[in-house]
Formats: sequence, structure tokens, C-alpha cells
Amino acid sequence: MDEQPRLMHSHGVGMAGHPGLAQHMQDGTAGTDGEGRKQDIGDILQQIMTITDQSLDEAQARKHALNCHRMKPALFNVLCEIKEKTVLSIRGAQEEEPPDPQLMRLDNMLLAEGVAGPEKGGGSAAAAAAAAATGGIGADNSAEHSDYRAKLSQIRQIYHTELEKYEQACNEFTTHVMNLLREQSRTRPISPKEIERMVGIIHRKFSSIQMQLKQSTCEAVMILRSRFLDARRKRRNFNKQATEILNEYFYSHLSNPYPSEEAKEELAKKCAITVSQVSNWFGNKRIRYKKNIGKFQEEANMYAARTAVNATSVSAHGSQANSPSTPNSAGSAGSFNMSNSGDLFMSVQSLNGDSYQGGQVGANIQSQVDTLRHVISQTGGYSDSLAASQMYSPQGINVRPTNGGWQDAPTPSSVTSPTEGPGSVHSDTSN
DNA sequence: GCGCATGATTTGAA
DNA sequence: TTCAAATCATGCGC
Repeated sequence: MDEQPRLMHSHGVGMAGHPGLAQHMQDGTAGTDGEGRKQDIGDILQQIMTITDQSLDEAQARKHALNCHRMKPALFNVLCEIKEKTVLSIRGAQEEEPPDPQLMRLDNMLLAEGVAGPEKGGGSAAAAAAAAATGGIGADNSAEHSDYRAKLSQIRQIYHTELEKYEQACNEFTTHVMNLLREQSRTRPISPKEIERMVGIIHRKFSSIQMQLKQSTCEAVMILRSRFLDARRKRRNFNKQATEILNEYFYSHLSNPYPSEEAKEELAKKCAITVSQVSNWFGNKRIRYKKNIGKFQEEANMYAARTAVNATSVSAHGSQANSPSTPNSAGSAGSFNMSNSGDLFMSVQSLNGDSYQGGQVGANIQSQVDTLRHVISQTGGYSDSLAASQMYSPQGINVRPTNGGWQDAPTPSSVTSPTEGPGSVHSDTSN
């Protein structure tokens, strides 16, 4: 403690280095010698250094005495200048920190996911992107999209609420610290720049908390997204109507169950599924039918009978076997019913023992044979000999040589290729 | 829980 | 790109 006065000199913090102090001392100590001034400063410093050893009352009294000391303002200014210089030189380099790359990544991701940034359209773009990444977007996916959006919006809301809380807390804390420092700056040397630095430190601390918030938000989005994608991957059975529509098409085009793109689209629309789901369905159906025809025989007969009945009723109304209930097969339904009629008739009789129905179907089918022959001769799609000779053939003809595997399989109900009517959308012959 | 049905995915060929 | 074939994974009835 005895060195304090020497310290001031040795650091060159004398009156010459500090005009304020010099001025003050010149003004306030006119007529006193240098020794007296030194003694004053030494006393003050001594009191400051020992203030922590005193009781509260003593310290308060001492503090008051110090505050009222004639040398106090001068000493205060000197200490402020010293502190400012020291702290600036130490912290100067730290203040020009580059932006945290991790924080930037998090910000970018939150922006891309629609959590941060403008709310308009946020999330739907991400949902669409996620959907696009996994294939087509079907009608049944819209519910999942809205679900995804809802959950994303929830995350967004939580994120913004927490962010606001953090900002509010940060502001409150900053204000509090600033007030405290300003208050304390009356009794100890705290420069405005030091307060600024303190504010910066507080902001950095809160930024790190914000980064944690951003990180957990990102994680939540990633989990949601993975769940969303998993949910899309999840298998869900098609509804009964969709399956019936697909089966109807399949069995009415059994000789060549390869729907064209247009047919797939139409089927997809009718079944409220995606085109790729239609493709999947037909792929699975073909392979499974082929593998186990016996198992599917009954189903095949049922659908063929149904189609035949539909076509019959249509033909009874004077239509040219252009059933609207049969997907994508203007003309093909009628022709296919005809082509399958032999097997169909026998199967229905043998399986159900329903002679009335069977007979009815058989009779109707027979009537269609003539109608169809007429249609065939008019369209010229198939030769008479083909239509006549193979109409009841159990083996049928291979109309899809490029996919020869299909007709090679024992397809008891597939007899012939359906006749393409004008405006037909399926591509049996093109395949 | 088990077995079957079935939609989705992957792989390889054309 | 489309398809067949194999496989995976889930739904569903028992």
C-alpha cells in the first residue's frame, strides 16, 4: 500500500499525463506544495484499498468522506482513463469477432424450413419439397401436408415465442446492468465504453442461449420432417372402392394388364391415389396374380362377371359396349367381357351353382358376341378370324410380345386383347 | 402374437 | 423408363 503513490508516478499518471487532474489540482490546490498533493492522493488510495476491511457503517462513513474529498473527482478521472486504455487494449481484438458459422447454418436452415423469416408460405414450401422428394403428390397426401404444416407452424410459434422471451429478458437484463453500472459509475470508475462492452457481453451470452434455442428448433424440424417422410412411406391400404376400380380394370384387361399413362392417371384420379401408386398396384397385382392364379381365379371371375353384367346392361340400352363404369376402356370393356365370356360363364356356374345368374350372364354374353363381332368388323382392330377363333380360347393370344412374360403365365381367364375403341385411353396394344 | 394381405421400395434387365 | 422379381414393412383378422 505504501507503493501507491509511487505507482502513480511510475506509470507516468501524473499531472502532466492527465490534464484534468492537473487542472483540478492546479485549481483546487493553489498555494500547496507537491508533497501535500502526494500525501492527499496517497491517503485516498489508502482509504480505498482498506475499505473492504471495514464494517459496513465504517465503510459507508468512509465512502461518504471519500466522495466528499476534494481530490476525488481528479482521481476518478485518472482511474477512468487508465481503465479505459487497459480494457480497450485487452478486449479490442475480441470485439471484431466474425459471425459464428454454426449460427449462420442454423439461421439458414430455419429460414429454409420456413420457421424463421416471413410466415407467408413458410412450411408449405418445405412440405412440398419433402413431398417431391418422395414422389408424386396425391390427394390423400393433402391431409399429411396440412398435418405437417400445422406441426411446423406449432414449432414456428414456439420458436418465436421463446425468441421474444429471450429478447425481452436480454433487454431487461441489459437495462438493469446498464442502470447498475451507471449507478456504480458514480462511486467507481466505469466509462461509457465499458458499459457498452458489458452490454456486448450480455448480448453474446444471450446469443448463445438463442443458438441453443435455434438448435433445438432445428432438431424438432428434422424430427418432424423425418416423421412426415416416414409417414408417407407407411403403407396404408387403399379403400374398398379404389381397390374395386383397380381390380375391375385389371380383370377386364387381364390379357394385357398394362395401363397407359393416361389410363393410370385416370385410375389415379378415380381412386384418389397417385399415378405411381397405380403403377405399384398393377406391378404387385401382375406378379401376385401370376404367382398364384388359383387364388385369384374366384376374384377374376367375380370381376369379370360384374363387368359382363355392366356391359350387358349397357348393350341392352343400345350402347356400343362403352361402359362408363369401366375405367379407360371405351369399347374395351365390352370386348373383354366377350373375350372372357367362356371362362366366365363356366366359372360362375361351377363356383356359385347359380344357374340363373350364370345362365343370364351366359345369354347376355352370347348376345354380346354378335355385337362385338360387329364392332370389331367395323373398327378393323382385329381380324374376324382372331375374334371368332380365340374368343373362347383359354390360352388367349399374346398381344404384348415385349412383355412376353405376362402371357406366358397360365392365365385361364385371359383370352384375348380388348378391342380398342375410339377414344380409348389404355395402351394394351401399345404395350 | 401370428400369419396373411398388401402397398412400397429396391434391384437388375431390357 | 418401365417392368419383373424380390423384399421390406405395415395393416388386419384371428
